[in-house]
Amino acid sequence: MVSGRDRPGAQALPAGAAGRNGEAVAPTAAGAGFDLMVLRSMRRIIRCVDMYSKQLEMHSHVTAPQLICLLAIVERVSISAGLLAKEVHLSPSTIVGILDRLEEKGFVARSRGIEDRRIVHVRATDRGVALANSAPSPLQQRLADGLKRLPVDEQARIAEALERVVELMEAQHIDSAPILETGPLVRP
Amino acid sequence: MVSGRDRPGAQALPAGAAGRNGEAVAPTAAGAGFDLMVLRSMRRIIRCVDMYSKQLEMHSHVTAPQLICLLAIVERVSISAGLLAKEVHLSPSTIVGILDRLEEKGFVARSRGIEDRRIVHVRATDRGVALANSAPSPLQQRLADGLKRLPVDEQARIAEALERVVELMEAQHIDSAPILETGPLVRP
DNA sequence: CTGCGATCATTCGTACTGAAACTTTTTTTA
DNA sequence: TAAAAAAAGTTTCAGTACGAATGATCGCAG
Repeated sequence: MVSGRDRPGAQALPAGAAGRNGEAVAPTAAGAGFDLMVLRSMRRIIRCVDMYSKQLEMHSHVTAPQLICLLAIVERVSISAGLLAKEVHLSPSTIVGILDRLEEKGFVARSRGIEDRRIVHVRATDRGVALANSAPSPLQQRLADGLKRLPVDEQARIAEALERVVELMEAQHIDSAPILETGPLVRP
Repeated sequence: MVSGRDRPGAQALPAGAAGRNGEAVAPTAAGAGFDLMVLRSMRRIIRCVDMYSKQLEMHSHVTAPQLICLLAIVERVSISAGLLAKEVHLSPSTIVGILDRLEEKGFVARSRGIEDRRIVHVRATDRGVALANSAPSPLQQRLADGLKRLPVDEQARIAEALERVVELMEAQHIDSAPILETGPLVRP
């Protein structure tokens, strides 16, 4: 059961692995186990994504999440809010806020379904379509560029590694198993 | 920092992978370029991290960002707010909020510097130290476990790929070059 | 036809996130 | 030394994100 904080030494480690390993782990920044490295990387990535989103907003008047949604909408011409949520992997309640702002700025329009009045159909306006066609990639242009400059097999490796991580993370909460029974709080 | 590895291994890539140069926008989930795949993966990762954070909060009364900060504080015994921000890669304004909540719950204490009164020193309380020692990994336990179960070279590949992405993303906004001059807004 | 449960969107509350503006304090400059 | 600049933390503001609770609507059983 892994009691909480045993983390460090455990991880067998990266012996022959690519480079960085030798030293003994300390969950710190420096030479941690792969899991900690992955965590650090992910948080920095999150931060970058967020910062880029704000720059994007300055420039294009839409944030990255908004643009992602807009692209998904344009692509499908018309889509229900709930389906959109699934499509972009956000919760319905998050979608509402994004749609509110997108609508407020005149990029999309909502309309209640006629047949089934529960569902809300979302369409992009002309302005919305125009923006979708002209806005930069919702991903860092620079990351996209940087990525493109790498050898293709390196690109593939990166994409694959990320999907692997997603797999690992999503697998878990599908079989919504015991999430945290591993580490009791405040020391027994 | 780089890390020179060079592994052939090319894996199956998306069909006409050629990258998203040609087409205007939004290739869908399916056969998108690597950059889009990367983006999709990242957003799903972000979502998982967030969801885990909420479960962590239910269980341990701290969120992932809070725990990450707490761990960084405990490790250094005492640290200034600004340094902490750098350490965990968050902006100072974000740190303030996290510290507020951590302090409110009695896990850390802030005190103005005597020598230099601009500086705020943050220390963990006994409770904070106890929590840091008993809380589960700030990373999904399950991701950590899943990761551990993979072959070591796979782990290395994943960790490295992520660092590669971080490199690409952070490199950019250091030379804070033109962020978005690539795509003009709303159609000229 | 009535009512009950399921479904869809929304609202509400909380947390995280960073930029910009501001306050206080220290350091540098004139 | 007085004024200006720089530094540290905080506040303010807008956006993202989710779960829980609501409100509306649909579908189906009785």
